[in-house]
Amino acid sequence: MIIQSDNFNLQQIADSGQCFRMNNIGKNKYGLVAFGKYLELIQIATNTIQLNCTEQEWQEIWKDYFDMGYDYKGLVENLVNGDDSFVSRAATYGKGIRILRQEPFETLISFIISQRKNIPAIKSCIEKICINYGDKNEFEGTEYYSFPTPEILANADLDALRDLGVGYRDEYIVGAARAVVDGDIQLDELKEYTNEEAVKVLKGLYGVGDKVANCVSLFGLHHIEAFPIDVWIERIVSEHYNGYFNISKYDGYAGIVQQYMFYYIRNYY
DNA sequence: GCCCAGGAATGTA
DNA sequence: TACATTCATGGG
Repeated sequence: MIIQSDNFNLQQIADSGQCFRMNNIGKNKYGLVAFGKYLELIQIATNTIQLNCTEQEWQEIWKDYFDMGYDYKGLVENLVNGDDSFVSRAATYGKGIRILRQEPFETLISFIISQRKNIPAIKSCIEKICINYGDKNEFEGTEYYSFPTPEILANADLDALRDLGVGYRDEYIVGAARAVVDGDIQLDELKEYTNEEAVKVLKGLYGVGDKVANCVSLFGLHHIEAFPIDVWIERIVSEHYNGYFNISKYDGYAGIVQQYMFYYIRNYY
């Protein structure tokens, strides 16, 4: 399966901090687990991706996962030619980033874990959780583990979770999983909410604050207007925008702009 | 061994 | 509302 796109860079997506289970497994080669499936991708040219899936799997699963319906090319052109020089440089630098449509529950638990951890630590912690609580599968000789269901994590032992490195977030994880199992929060329905409403509901979970809620809304519910503010974005705002960044300038898609900025400040500066 | 990480809850004024 | 403190853990 071959895909052509001017805005599809595996390394940039894998290193953009939005996902934690997409790994470099060789030269220009990446592997990821989502929806209980394993996918390998190769960047065979700047605008060409090779995937080891069928046309049918691409149409039914991965095309949507990689948000192929959105015009990233047009957006990047507008940002690059816009009057904000920092955003222009950031969009030029990270033009291969796409906002993945990740599974809401995995995204919620992943970003709960992310607080006060660096990205390598987040990834290793999530992988341990998948190995311990997920289903073991195999694809063409490669073993992989799915992300556990809400039911499994809702019944997980707190001390056992701690042994996997989640630290004080153990109760946050089990509590969020239980809220999903009990129907106190319906993640798929939040996709139909506005971003503002979805963030408000997510923040009702113990251990979910403004930043994590916005990440879940952006990366798990695909509310691309969500704008997570972490230490890196704060740094950008204070050092390049005199302490105030006007999100309304990018009304409706500020989250994508945020990803270009985040990737740029962490990898170029 | 040290520093700090894609924060959030809690307490204080 | 605005800060200050505390919270486990591991990667670099």
